[in-house]
Amino acid sequence: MLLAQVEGFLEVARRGNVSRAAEAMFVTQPTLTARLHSLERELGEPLFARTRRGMRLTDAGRAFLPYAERAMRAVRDGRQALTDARSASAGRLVLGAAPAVSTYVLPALLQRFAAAHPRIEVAVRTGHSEDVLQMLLREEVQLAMVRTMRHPDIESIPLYEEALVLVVPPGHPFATRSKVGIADVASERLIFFDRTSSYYELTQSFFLSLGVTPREVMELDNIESAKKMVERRLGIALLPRTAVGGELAAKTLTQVAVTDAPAMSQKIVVIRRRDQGRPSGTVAAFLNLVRESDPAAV
Amino acid sequence: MLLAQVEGFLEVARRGNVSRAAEAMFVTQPTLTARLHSLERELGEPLFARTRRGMRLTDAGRAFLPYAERAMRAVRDGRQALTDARSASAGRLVLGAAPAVSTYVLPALLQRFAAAHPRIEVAVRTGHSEDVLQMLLREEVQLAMVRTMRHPDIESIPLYEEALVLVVPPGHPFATRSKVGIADVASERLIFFDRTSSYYELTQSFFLSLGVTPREVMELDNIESAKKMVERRLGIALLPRTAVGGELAAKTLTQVAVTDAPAMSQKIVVIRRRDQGRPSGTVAAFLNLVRESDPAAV
DNA sequence: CGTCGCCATAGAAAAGACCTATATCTGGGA
DNA sequence: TCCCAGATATAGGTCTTTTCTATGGCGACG
Repeated sequence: MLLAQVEGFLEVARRGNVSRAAEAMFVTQPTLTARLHSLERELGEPLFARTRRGMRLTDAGRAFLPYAERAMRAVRDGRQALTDARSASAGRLVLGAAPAVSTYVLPALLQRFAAAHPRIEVAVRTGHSEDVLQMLLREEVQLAMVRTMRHPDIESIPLYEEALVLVVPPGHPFATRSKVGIADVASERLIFFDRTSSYYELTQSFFLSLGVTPREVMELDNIESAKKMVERRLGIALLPRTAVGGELAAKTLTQVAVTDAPAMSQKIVVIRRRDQGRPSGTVAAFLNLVRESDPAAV
Repeated sequence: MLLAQVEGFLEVARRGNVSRAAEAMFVTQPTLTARLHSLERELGEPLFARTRRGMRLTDAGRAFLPYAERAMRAVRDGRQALTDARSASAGRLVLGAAPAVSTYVLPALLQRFAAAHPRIEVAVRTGHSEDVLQMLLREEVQLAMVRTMRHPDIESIPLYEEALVLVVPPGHPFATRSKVGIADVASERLIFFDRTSSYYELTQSFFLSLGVTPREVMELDNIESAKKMVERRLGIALLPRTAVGGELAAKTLTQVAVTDAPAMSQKIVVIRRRDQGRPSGTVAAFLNLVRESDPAAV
């Protein structure tokens, strides 16, 4: 069955006249007649009663009419959806993100994205980097923003480098010292967050590599709580730079440079299934936005 | 665009494998590959990402998928609707009927019809025969049951002959008389119904043709009220035989034969647009039922 | 390192869609 | 009565498209 046949059926049904309908469809009258005949043959039933005055729908034709319209509409809408997707003017984008990215980096990014593409619907799913990777592999998300990961089926695009910085409450002895050594840090009460997160491993291995055992620690399962603990002078913490921008500006937290320690940081990337071909539509639009931004500059 | 292409797209999307999908669709793999290519060319976008393992949907493909499904479903449902209509197992039937038919004859007919075709939806529109004819010509109804009418664009199928009978209340002097003459009738109080109806004209012309002027008359606009008037001994009436079956059986009215009058009756027919081809589906089913019944035997 | 399982491509044969021109039917005017 | 206007149906030829068989190319898996 050709869509052209269904379309011809609708046009003739509307006009009651093959010749006019043919003209409107830019084909000759015998062509359209043939389309109708072959459609009727395929459906096994006359759809039109031929009269001197033209074509009238039979009961069968009337019964088929709404379905024909529905089918044409579906195809037309499908084409439109593709056009929208191509121009990234509409559609749906499902992102995965690690918690620190989703909370501190994505909001500004999505604000810009939504302004540029108001008809794109965005969904975000959050989880630890490993979990988000699984979502990507199961195609539950189209893109994911996580720390650098290796997997044969994915490709990565660098997003930004996230540094861990030492933050202390204002008035803390460290706050006025020009330089703080790693040994000084280890002797303070330290606040960690989320033992299951990669940040936890990163900071732990950092201390271990220096042969330093951190003093009493407190562990929270999210960054926001960890910041509050530092503000309440319960300890000091190594936190992602992007997560404390607001507090540093408001001076409710103070950043302290650790002089004798290597820079601690991890690379945040956007990952994508390698087998999806070239990015298109909403995905390409988001990647473009990401490339022309500095997401850490929030 | 061919429906076969859309169907192929769906099948491949489901199975992720051209060869299997081709097998399932009883075509060769190159054929199906060609269908996909030509669909992608027409839509201007790759719908699949080709991998070593098979075919995966691209974002564009995913965007198009629901529309493709909708289109196929519409066509499938349309075919089913035609099959249903052909076997008259489902569908819709819109009938027009004159008031006397709709009230006294149709119920029993439709009861049988509904029992035989439970999935057919029936609608009835009522009006005087002339109005119902107009509905038929405007295609607001598919069939109409009215008194015999002539019109070049319709054809008639005899339904039954409806006699007008004289009814009197029980205990009325006529009730016990073996024979009543027309002159006797004219001297009674007569109750007519609905001046705009054909029954009214029929009874009037009947008396006029006999040179008899009926005595005081009372006129109601519906048969049901007329029957009640007779029951309350306000007069006697000539009413359609089919309309008084219940009252005669319940003996709340008595039929009296008029010996010296010609039979008064009109033919009730089913009319149908002549240009609709052979009756099919629900219409044919109803006509069959009508033909094998005696609608007046209610 | 061959073999298997994918999809893509080539080329020929078949199908069929489209066009032009013509046929058929019917109703309405001259 | 004849003929024309206006409707759909049909015929025949051209050309496009679809479909098949056979083969190529590329990874993955033993």
